[in-house]
Amino acid sequence: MDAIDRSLVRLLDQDARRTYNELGKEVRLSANTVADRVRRLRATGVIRGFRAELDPGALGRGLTMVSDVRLREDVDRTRFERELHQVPQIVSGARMTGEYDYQLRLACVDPEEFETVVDRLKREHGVRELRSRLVLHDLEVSTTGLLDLA
Amino acid sequence: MDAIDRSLVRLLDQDARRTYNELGKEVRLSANTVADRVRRLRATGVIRGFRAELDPGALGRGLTMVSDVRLREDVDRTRFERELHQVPQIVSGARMTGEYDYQLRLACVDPEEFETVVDRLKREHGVRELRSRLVLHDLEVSTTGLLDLA
DNA sequence: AATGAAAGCACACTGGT
DNA sequence: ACCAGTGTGCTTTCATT
Repeated sequence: MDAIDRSLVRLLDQDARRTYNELGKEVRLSANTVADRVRRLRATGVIRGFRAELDPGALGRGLTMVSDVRLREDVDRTRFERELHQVPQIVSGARMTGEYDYQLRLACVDPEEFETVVDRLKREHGVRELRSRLVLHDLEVSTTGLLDLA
Repeated sequence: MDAIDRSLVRLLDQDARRTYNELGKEVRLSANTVADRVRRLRATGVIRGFRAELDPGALGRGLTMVSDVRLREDVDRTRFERELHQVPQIVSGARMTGEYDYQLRLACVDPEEFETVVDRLKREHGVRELRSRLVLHDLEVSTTGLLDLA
């Protein structure tokens, strides 16, 4: 994980479809050396994968909510986590310390849809309490800043 | 945005570096046509970009915190949002409704580093109050579930 | 770890249905 | 909206340092 690797990660974070050749020009290395390095970055887990970033807004889902969630005492966390795949409005989630058990992020078309998701979570998936707020906008922050410290 | 486009988005969400040829085989279309469709999906904003996904843990940052933040009355939000790029531990953030103004996600190597970030946010960037909790683990949820509804 | 050569593919165009 | 052909450029493997 030297300075060149950091450059490569930064470049691939901006555009994951850049060719090895193109990357090679930027870092002044041959394409196949770059390919080797990128493979190594994947193998060591620094790069988890290359993914398309979607815009929920362009899919008609302009309302995103963040909900802290507390489960009923009797529900199994593993099962809860598995079941969340069944709720397509959930775009991310994490188990947390503190007052609540989980925090979920939901992309909805309108308040009415959010309401049905809330009801569903309570009725079908064992959530006892739910504290939600609206996301006004996301900040443009890159996870690539971490490389400045490594 | 038909069923084929949805398949393409799903495939690119799994691996953004798949070739048009490969994608074409999956959806039974020529590479050419696939390239056209993908270009259109980018142009219409459904696909915002192709990014490398990093693992903070593999970079030595195994402690991730979520902090709700309230700003002092006198600080300009635009300036605050711009300044956050200067804090590399911040990996995402959003302005929110409710009790707090922003929610930030921070990737740190240990509690001590988190402490210095907290102090910095208060001293240099106008945060008045801060309520934090630890992320135990992230859920494996794909934003691609949204396509099931579109 | 990095390089160059060469074979095999993928990509962007153009043009055509 | 889709496909085929073409020229160019990319990726990969292997041998070499």
